[in-house]
Amino acid sequence: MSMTTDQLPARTATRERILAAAYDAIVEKGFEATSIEEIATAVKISRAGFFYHFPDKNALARALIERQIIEEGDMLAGIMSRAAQLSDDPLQQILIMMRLMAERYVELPGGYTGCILASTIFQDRLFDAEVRAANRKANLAFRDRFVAQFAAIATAYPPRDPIDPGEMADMLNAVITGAIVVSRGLREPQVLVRQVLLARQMVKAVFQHA
Amino acid sequence: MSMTTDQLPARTATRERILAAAYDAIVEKGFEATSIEEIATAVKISRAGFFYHFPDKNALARALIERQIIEEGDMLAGIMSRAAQLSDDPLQQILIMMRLMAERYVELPGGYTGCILASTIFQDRLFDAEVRAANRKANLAFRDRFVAQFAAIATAYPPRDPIDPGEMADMLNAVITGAIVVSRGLREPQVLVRQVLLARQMVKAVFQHA
DNA sequence: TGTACATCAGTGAACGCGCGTTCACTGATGTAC
DNA sequence: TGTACATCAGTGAACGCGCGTTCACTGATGTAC
Repeated sequence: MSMTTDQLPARTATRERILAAAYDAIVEKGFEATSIEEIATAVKISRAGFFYHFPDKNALARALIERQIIEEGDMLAGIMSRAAQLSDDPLQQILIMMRLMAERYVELPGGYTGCILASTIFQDRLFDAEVRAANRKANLAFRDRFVAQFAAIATAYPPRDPIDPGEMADMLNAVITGAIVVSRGLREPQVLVRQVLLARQMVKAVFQHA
Repeated sequence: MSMTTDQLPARTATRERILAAAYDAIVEKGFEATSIEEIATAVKISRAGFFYHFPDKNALARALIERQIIEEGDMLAGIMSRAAQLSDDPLQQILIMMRLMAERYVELPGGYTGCILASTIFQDRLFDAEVRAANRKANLAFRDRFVAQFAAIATAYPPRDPIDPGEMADMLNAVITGAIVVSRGLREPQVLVRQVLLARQMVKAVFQHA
């Protein structure tokens, strides 16, 4: 029993359409600069109709971030389990994962997923403590998974200079985020994909020296 | 003859104080979320007084970005010439520069310079074509300088796998930008410094294999 | 050295517009009996 | 099967507040003669 949009109850379907429209607009222009009027128009309801689905504008931001956290977690888990299928070696797994990520970004031309959203929203607003905490927690979960991975790699392939697995994990996070921003600034979408592949090459060089 | 603030003509001095106050507020909260009222209060003038110095709010953003571009260019040129003094070897020069950058970020605790500003402003607004162009040009100038550097390094130290100097240059840009965002998201300021040093280590590993 | 005028660096009050939010109301669908 | 009522998914108009911007005016400083 597949759940396509038009089979959902009207309430849920409209809510999803609001989230999708808001996402697109906010990624492009920022949270403050995106008006409810604009979102409502995109979804073909009235401004007041929006407030049937969300108590206020902050609730929209909250819903978007929470949704984002889940989607990215799922995506990552998918890539991780796929890599685990394809190889038992922890270094090979990371290299596979990074290639899979790069491929994902090729498929999204103009390509940025959602971390741009989080940064956009966080910059605009001094947010609810709970949302910040949720985001932080998601980031730390990301880090933990990769810390274990890099620790395993470092054991199997001791690097020439000692390397902190936590820093390596943050590097993955940072390189993707930074590449997204640079991509937009330079208006060169391909930068993101290439940076992921370059980071991959560097991981390889660090652990596969000799 | 040093130029401290109180020796400047009143007009220039106030303008500088406006820029400084605006910078701080915008870095923290974003451009839209920072009101003129707030900036004026920080500078102890009235809201109308602000408009004596800037024709409108966009002009403020323009001035901030232009100033930022110049400051970063100067900083970079300083670090580059210092590195050139300390070594003739292009790889050593990069390694020195990256260490100098890391040290700079240690000195700014909470540490982010200005690229956060550019990204903040660009996200909020679909800006004047001229400002965008100026920013893009500055970024490309940055890239060009480092492309030459990495090309020289690749000749002297051929990497195991071929490497595009342009991508290496973008990596420097991306790693710094990304580390800033991640630092803020995780609320761990030290991430920035560590990422610069980690990137340095990776550059080393890529070119000094074997 | 004193007077007249101009410019500088603002002030205080008002304007107007957009935007988030509210509220009374409504047609369509679901449910009870 | 028809009627009565409730809930759902909204609408349209209005409110109010903040914020960018304008405008007439002002005291202090600079300049001409």
